[in-house]
Amino acid sequence: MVKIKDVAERAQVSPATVSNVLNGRSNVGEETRQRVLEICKELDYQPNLSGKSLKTGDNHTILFNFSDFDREFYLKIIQGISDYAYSKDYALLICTSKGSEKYMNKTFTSGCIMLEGKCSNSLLMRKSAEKYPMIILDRVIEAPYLKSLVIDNYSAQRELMEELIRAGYRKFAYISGVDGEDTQQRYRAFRDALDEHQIEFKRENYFSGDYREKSGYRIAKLLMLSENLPDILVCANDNMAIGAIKAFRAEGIRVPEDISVCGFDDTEAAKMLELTTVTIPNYERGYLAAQYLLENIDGAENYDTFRISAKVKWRKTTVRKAIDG
Amino acid sequence: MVKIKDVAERAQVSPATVSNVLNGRSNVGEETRQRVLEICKELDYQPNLSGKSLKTGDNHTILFNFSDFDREFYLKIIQGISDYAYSKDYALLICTSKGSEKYMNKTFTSGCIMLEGKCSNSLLMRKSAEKYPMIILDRVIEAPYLKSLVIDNYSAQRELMEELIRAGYRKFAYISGVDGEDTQQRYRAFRDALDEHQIEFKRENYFSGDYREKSGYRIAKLLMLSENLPDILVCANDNMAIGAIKAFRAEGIRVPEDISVCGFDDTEAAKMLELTTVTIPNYERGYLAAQYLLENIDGAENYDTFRISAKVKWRKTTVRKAIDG
DNA sequence: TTGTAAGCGTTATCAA
DNA sequence: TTGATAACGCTTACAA
Repeated sequence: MVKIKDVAERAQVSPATVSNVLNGRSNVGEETRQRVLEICKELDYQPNLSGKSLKTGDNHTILFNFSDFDREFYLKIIQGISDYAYSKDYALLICTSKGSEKYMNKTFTSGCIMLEGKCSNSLLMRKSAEKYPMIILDRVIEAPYLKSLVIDNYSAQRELMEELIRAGYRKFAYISGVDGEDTQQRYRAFRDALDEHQIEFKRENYFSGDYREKSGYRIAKLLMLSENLPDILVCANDNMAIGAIKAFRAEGIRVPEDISVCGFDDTEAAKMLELTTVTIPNYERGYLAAQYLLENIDGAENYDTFRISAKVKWRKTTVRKAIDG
Repeated sequence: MVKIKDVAERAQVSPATVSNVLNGRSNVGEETRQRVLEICKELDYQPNLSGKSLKTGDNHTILFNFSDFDREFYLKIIQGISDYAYSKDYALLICTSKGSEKYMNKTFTSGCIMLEGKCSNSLLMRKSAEKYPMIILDRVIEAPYLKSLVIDNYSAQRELMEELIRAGYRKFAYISGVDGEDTQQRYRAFRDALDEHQIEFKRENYFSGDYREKSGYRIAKLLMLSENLPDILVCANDNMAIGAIKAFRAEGIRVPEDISVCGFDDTEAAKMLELTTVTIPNYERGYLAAQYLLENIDGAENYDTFRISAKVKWRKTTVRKAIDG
């Protein structure tokens, strides 16, 4: 490995001068600068980053922590993080729940983006006490050195509801997911919209699923037992919506002609099935997370929760109905 | 940040002893060992990895290089790599084409797994000359410090063909993809199977696509112009197969009743559509790649190309036909 | 404008 | 079984 001393000798200057050139400092003559730069290229000199970071205490690396490899959209988040990080010359370290605590350490990474439900709040609080900068996705925590980035579930679900009501839907059914902030917000938006438009919602049309396709399938089967179907089945995520659609179609019930269905997430499968849903800007939230993290690493001290808006994606499992009289 | 000296002082030993304890060396008394370990926990001591790696020249980090964030299966590969790497206490650094050269550097990473078509062979050869260990996915290169891991396209496609022929198919059409090793192997397997079973293949039933859904759609439209449809359309990947299915169904041609379709890759969309295809063990190849890489970092010197087998996934876009007479 | 030298936190060598 | 010391490659005062 060629080191700074080698470059210095070849260029007949001191290591300090080479360092100054490479770090763009102005205290070095133009001629020397050029010569040093040339030698660096010639020898293909790559600074040893351990030496550098040992000296400066700055590792120029951030951590992304996640573990659910079944969610395809994580790749989009990674892309967003990666793009921003590399644009600022930061490296990106990726780890799963196991590695998390070890690498959430200033000697190793300057900060982290956490998308890992399994990571306990208490660990986060401890790291916050160590002044380790973090961006937490999909979870609201108020603490110094820690900024939350969450999807604005309420507004998105509400917007979808308004569109549905405008399109003429009046008889709603709802499948909720496992309890959590997201789930509650989506359901609240659903109910608020109905209440405000004075649309009746029968308790028997509320179902509780687990965000998995199977639960949607199962619930749709239940729903079909009732005498008159609702106009539309609103699902708290795409997987359940897709399960429901499969169940309907298996029984010869057409979507959207006989019953409409909508979801939340905009997965690949949702695109495939032309499902009306809410789309979350994953690339963008990764990018934003990285940006806020680096800003806080640089001392911005911005710890306010940030809400990202999601957009309604109207597709073919819902229709604009002719409204009678 | 608490450092080794702090621990040493508190435990009333020298830094060297603490280091020996932490690195599991045997030259330290049991009593001291216990005391040191306790203090470490008490102070939550985390070794500074820059200092460590500067001294040892060993960074315990590997690099994964890729860029096509649209391929969902990359996440599975990452998971495989991640699981193996962390089991061996290695960190995983992820970067896209831009960052690649910078981090493919022994001072920063001990080796890399390359899944990035854009990375030039010449860069790889240069790194190979620097004795930087690499695992190259989906590309065969023979060079020291460099091991290729490729899917055995030929065998998998061949196996699929044998099953199709056994199921009674006789009139085949084929959509190929953009030229490359993979593409050639898949087509050769297709032809060899037909030849060996003395099944005629008309040149007019060969089509050339670009691996995108649209090209499959377009080609299926063309195919429908001919007087008698083939039994089955074999596609070099899933995207084109899905495009073709959409085209057929748009024209009221039923799959698989009127024509069968199969693909290659086993994407999420393929699962969704119940497409018969070839499934690639992505988690496993990520895991294997990491394993081979770490072994070579440890000096195994295993640079032979490794072929991973893929499996046929028989689903609902093909059928076992009754074979007449 | 350039060079000298100290020091970042760790480990390895060697002596005690 | 333990400790003193040098060294890893780099940056940064400060001196020249």
